[in-house]
Amino acid sequence: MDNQDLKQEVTDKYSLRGRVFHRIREDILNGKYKDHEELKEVAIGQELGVSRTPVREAFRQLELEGLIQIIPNRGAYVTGIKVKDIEDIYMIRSKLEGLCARWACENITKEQLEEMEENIYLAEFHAARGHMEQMAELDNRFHNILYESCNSKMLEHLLKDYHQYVWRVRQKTLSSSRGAVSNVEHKFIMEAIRENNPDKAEELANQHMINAYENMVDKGLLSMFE
Amino acid sequence: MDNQDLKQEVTDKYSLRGRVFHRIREDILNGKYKDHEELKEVAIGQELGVSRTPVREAFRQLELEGLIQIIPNRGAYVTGIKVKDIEDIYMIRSKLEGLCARWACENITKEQLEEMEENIYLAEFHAARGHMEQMAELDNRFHNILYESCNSKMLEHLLKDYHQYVWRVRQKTLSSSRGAVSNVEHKFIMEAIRENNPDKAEELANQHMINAYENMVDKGLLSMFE
DNA sequence: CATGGTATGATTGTATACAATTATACGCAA
DNA sequence: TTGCGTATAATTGTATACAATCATACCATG
Repeated sequence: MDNQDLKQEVTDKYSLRGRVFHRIREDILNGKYKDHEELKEVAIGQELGVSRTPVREAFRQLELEGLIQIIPNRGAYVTGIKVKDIEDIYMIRSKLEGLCARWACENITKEQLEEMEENIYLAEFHAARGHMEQMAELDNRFHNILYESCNSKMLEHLLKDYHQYVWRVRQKTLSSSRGAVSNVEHKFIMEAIRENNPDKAEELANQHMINAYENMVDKGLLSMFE
Repeated sequence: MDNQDLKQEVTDKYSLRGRVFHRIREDILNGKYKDHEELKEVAIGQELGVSRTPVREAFRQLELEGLIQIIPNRGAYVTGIKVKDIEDIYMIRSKLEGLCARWACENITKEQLEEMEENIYLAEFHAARGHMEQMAELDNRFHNILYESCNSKMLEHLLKDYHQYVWRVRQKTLSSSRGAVSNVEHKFIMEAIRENNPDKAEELANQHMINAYENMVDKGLLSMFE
């Protein structure tokens, strides 16, 4: 995406308003702005071709999400993900993904179930061939379908936020050999949902997160966040 | 608080920046601005004695919290709490308060435990005398101690947000006869934490939320959010 | 009377100007 | 050299000006 032409893309996914916000957000999550780095309103505004006003508004939102810290009259500083935060998020997600899977049993649509099935089938293909990028994308999509199928805007919103938040870690995780294993777990979760077995679905989704976390710990993938 | 003198209170709890945000937030949660009401930047700015700029920044944050919806080039509209949202939040909180109580077993400090004890003791006093306002305040404080004692900024932040969000409902709930029962449940949770029994603490905190929710349903307290 | 187009006003979106605050650099004295 | 105080620059905080968009009312036309 071209920095200077942000204004032209009003018809795109996000309004210009949300644009600046999502752009800065991405840049933080993707590591362009490092931990503790100071974000200056004019500099970022120039880079995105807008004035300070929308940048400031974006900063306020980013602070609320915990991605930056704003010290009054001083500046905005990137709040890097800490190992402790990742651990916490995975444990929180474990509970919430479980709840989500439970609710999905009752509320998932035929279409969503079919898309899940297709997703898993495709992932088997890419896992066998070591296509890491596609695996990450498919994992992303699987969880988003799950979130959307629980029929709770509250939970969906929350889980999508956390999912985004640990994006950096997740990519690394799937780049390791867990992709195939993870996909098998997806399959079991889907089957439990299809059988309308909420206890089983919850337990499996629960464990899925714990497994993902323990895999990261075992492979030492968290060292880069210290 | 006087509307016109917001600027003078810079030394107070929140900076002026956060002030406007928290003030509008309160006004929504307390029902001053009703569901679907349109919030106009100039009007609110005048009421608070500030210009549109800080108001707009506050709007952005409020939207992220889900308290208002901003339609580009149109306006900001209050998003009232829906019964479904309350149900979802209580179920989500059930899981998370459980996790929080579990973590508290390991991480609570002597001081926090003592404050909990004092809180419960005091609540017995006020419950017996039907002091509803004090009960609400004590309940508020109990949960905040719990959140702070879990040693997870992530979980603490999340639970405090939800706690605030259902403030209106909670007040009504405690105004009914559940205050005393709720306090007994607090006592059991505290004791499980003191005994360092995470499974029991989690289960009790879990059930505490479910009981609170079912009480609301039984008493028909949710009808006012339809 | 219904319909559609246009003008007008209201409101939001963005940029900029000015004020307040903070960080930095420099000079001076101990 | 070190420490302190002041001047200066840089940055944020707020208000306002202007642009863009949307809602409304009015009028013309069928």
